[in-house]
Amino acid sequence: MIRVLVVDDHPVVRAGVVALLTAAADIEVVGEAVDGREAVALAAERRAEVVLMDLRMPVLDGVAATARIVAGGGVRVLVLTTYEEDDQILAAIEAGASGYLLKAAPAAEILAGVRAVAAGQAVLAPSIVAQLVSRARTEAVPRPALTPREGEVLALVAAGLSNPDIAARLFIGEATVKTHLLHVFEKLEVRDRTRAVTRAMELGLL
Amino acid sequence: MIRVLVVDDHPVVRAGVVALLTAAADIEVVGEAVDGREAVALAAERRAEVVLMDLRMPVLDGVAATARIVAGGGVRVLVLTTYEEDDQILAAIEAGASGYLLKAAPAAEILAGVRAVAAGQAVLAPSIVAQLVSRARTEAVPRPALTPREGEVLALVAAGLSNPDIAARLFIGEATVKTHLLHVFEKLEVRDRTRAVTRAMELGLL
DNA sequence: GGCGCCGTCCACCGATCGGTGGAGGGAAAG
DNA sequence: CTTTCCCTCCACCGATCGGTGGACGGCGCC
Repeated sequence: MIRVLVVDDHPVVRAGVVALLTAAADIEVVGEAVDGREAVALAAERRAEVVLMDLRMPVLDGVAATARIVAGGGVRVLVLTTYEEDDQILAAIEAGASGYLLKAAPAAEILAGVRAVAAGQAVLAPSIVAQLVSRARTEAVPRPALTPREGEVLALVAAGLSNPDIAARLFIGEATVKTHLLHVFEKLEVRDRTRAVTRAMELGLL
Repeated sequence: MIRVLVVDDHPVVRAGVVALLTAAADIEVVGEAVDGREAVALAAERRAEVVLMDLRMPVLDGVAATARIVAGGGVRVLVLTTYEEDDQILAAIEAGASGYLLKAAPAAEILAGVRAVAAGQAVLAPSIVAQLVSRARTEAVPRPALTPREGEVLALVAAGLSNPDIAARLFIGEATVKTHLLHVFEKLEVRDRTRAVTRAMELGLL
């Protein structure tokens, strides 16, 4: 049985979620909280495994409550929110939430989400992953095509290896390393290895 | 029934995964592929909903295959890999994979992962989410304190300027530039300008 | 006032790097 | 089968870089 704590300041929503969860054979609702402060207290008291957390709440909001609960350890938080665009979602993820679900999601999706989080996985809609990813890379549009070997050499350059080091690592001559590098410089339109690395990072090649 | 395509160049692994999946009542294995190219072809031909994809494969690796399959549309890719540290995981996510699982994961976790992905969710272990998040924010890291001047010099190095260039730009001697750089190397614990720049980027100093 | 840090500068060395201008072989594509 | 691309390798050059071991004045702090 997965021990779940439901946190939402809206009684109607809470009732709906609880009904949905108790219908599942492997899930048990061990408590309900109406705000963040109560959530923090109950999460520990009831030994919940998963906390289904609303974000917009009085007293202590979902992000803050998530941070405190996760800091406590052993409990995973799954955000249950109304709007996908809510910018608090990313904040909650950074605060340690294992994922988020939309209240509008089908029942099966919510149940699967709870099970996945209980199993240690993260539950994120592709759109949120996309936001994380897009923050991670600087837009990939016109990327010059490096050959596999060139990319390999460039990666080692980025790791701080010298040409002789790279030659040894790849079992090729230093001359060959330099040739690859010169080709990389051409394609990236740079004049030295350092700029090549920063350029490659800007382009999402590394 | 969730239509799944299993892709792995290792027959033993493939057999294990297939056995695991067919034991589930709601999952159907509609095909097996031994490399990326075959995977791309079969994903479309068998109308798979979820592709369980190994990363290290001959002919066409998992990342490239993922990109093509996702580009085709309608099919979700779930990476099934051996090592958590595999840096190709992030590449696969960026290529459009909906998540990843470890081959060492318990059966229930793998099944839950397939169901979650089929339901449109992403399946990522917290450690991977953490990597994405850490790429997304530049704050809250133990960063070595560079002096203003050192930071200035390092920024120009990152821009691809040579030491003489930097000296001219800052109206100081080349010797001074080198002194600053040596101090930067010390603080970042690196041995050359290139690694210093990548290090500084990792630490959010640039 | 002394101590420590910062920024500036110098001379000199060996190692590495960027760049030239080649060359050959293998694989894929036409 | 020819062309094209990729990977490999060589010799040689000047420029740049990493590193050493100093030096001096200024600033803030105890």
